[in-house]
Amino acid sequence: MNKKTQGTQRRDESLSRERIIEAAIEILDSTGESGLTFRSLSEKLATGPGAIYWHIADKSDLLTAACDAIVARTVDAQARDTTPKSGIRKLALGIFDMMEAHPWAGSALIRAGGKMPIVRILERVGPHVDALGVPKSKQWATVSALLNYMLGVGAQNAANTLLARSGEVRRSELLDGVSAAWSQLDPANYPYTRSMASYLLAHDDRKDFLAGIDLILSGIDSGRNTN
Amino acid sequence: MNKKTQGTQRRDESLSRERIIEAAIEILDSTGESGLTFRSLSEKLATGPGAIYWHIADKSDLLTAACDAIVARTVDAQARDTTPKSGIRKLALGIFDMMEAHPWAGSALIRAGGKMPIVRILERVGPHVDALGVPKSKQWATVSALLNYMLGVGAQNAANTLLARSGEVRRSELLDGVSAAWSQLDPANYPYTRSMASYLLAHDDRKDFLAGIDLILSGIDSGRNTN
DNA sequence: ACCTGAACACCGTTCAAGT
DNA sequence: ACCTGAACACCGTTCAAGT
Repeated sequence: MNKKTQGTQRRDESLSRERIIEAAIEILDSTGESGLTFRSLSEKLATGPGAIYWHIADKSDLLTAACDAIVARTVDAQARDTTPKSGIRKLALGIFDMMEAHPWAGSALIRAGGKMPIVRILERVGPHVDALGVPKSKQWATVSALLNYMLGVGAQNAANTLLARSGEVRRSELLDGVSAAWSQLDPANYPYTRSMASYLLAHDDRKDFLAGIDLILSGIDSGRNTN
Repeated sequence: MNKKTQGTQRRDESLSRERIIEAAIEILDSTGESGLTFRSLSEKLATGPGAIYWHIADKSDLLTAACDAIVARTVDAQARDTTPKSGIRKLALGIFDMMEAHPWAGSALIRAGGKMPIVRILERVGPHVDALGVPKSKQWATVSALLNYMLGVGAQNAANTLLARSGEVRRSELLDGVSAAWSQLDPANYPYTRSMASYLLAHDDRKDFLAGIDLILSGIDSGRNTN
């Protein structure tokens, strides 16, 4: 009856930073980082590319904001009542799973500098490290180590899914390919990498990720005694 | 006298993969990752963009090859006669310094997947880890942890120099900016990050990087006993 | 076999003009 | 204040044509 509220192609909600970021996340999740352009985004939002610039500074701002939104969700889903060690382990696994589900978030997180998404993670890791008894003067180095490790894993995962996407191969097939390439390396020059080829096939990403966290955690432990 | 050998604009050496990669490194070092385009590269080589594609598959191939060249130099400069621990520390510092000198290499390394530059590093770290007494079944996870940590630091350094370049600020000023932003965060929601703002100003990148390596190394140590 | 350079199909970003 | 969409200044990559 009411023509005004029927709306054909015209969006009913007005544009907003939140709506833009939400749409960006949908595009990133479905088509990856290369699928997100100001044209694809403005098409999804039924507007022009220029309109987005009223709410978003530039593409880097958009990526950081999209990343921040999912980091916030991940971090808020964490239980607060745990021991420091299990708190760190659970947080790390949460970040890992987040990066697995949203591969673009890994590279976005690394490019975010000291902005909000990093702050959110820092704000969770820090108190756990403090509760572990690490002296204030060493906390920055310790927290950095945990953070850098998580980011390194995430960024490499992101790179791998990117490679897999472009080459029309799945993640597991990509690992198969790397393993095969390694096993064909010159034994004289690359004996170690060759020997790792079979381990690469059998390994469990998530488990190895946690093993790295545990390595750092027990490094923190032994540091406390000799301090 | 001899017009043929005087050569005006015309290059005398013919194009080759090596010459292209060498020129790419020069551009990357002087103008950063965004300065390297097939146009700028072909201009430096006094040829057309299409010519490069006869020797190089695509831009990702070019970046990986450029990265591999400087990783090879770094790794070859390492002394071989050291204890495992100091070997790992020296290698890690070598990689760190390399990434500081060539910020583009950090992101290139991360996007290289399991290709040559990674293999070179693996081939150095692996034997040290083996000599440390880590059982074969745990070596992949251990080597991965070290590698991921190094890549995480490098990629973040790369991102920071990129941010600094685009914003016309130097690296140190960027850190000042982050520190200032952190000290203005809401104390109720971000107390920990706020408290780290001052430490961020005083810290030493290289020292903290090494502290992280040492954390992992002593984690490996304590794992050996409870194994 | 190797090189040339115009052309194609895109990008992020800007900006006069509208409402 | 907010949106439109054409235009600008780029990209990576391809490919017919040359040598």
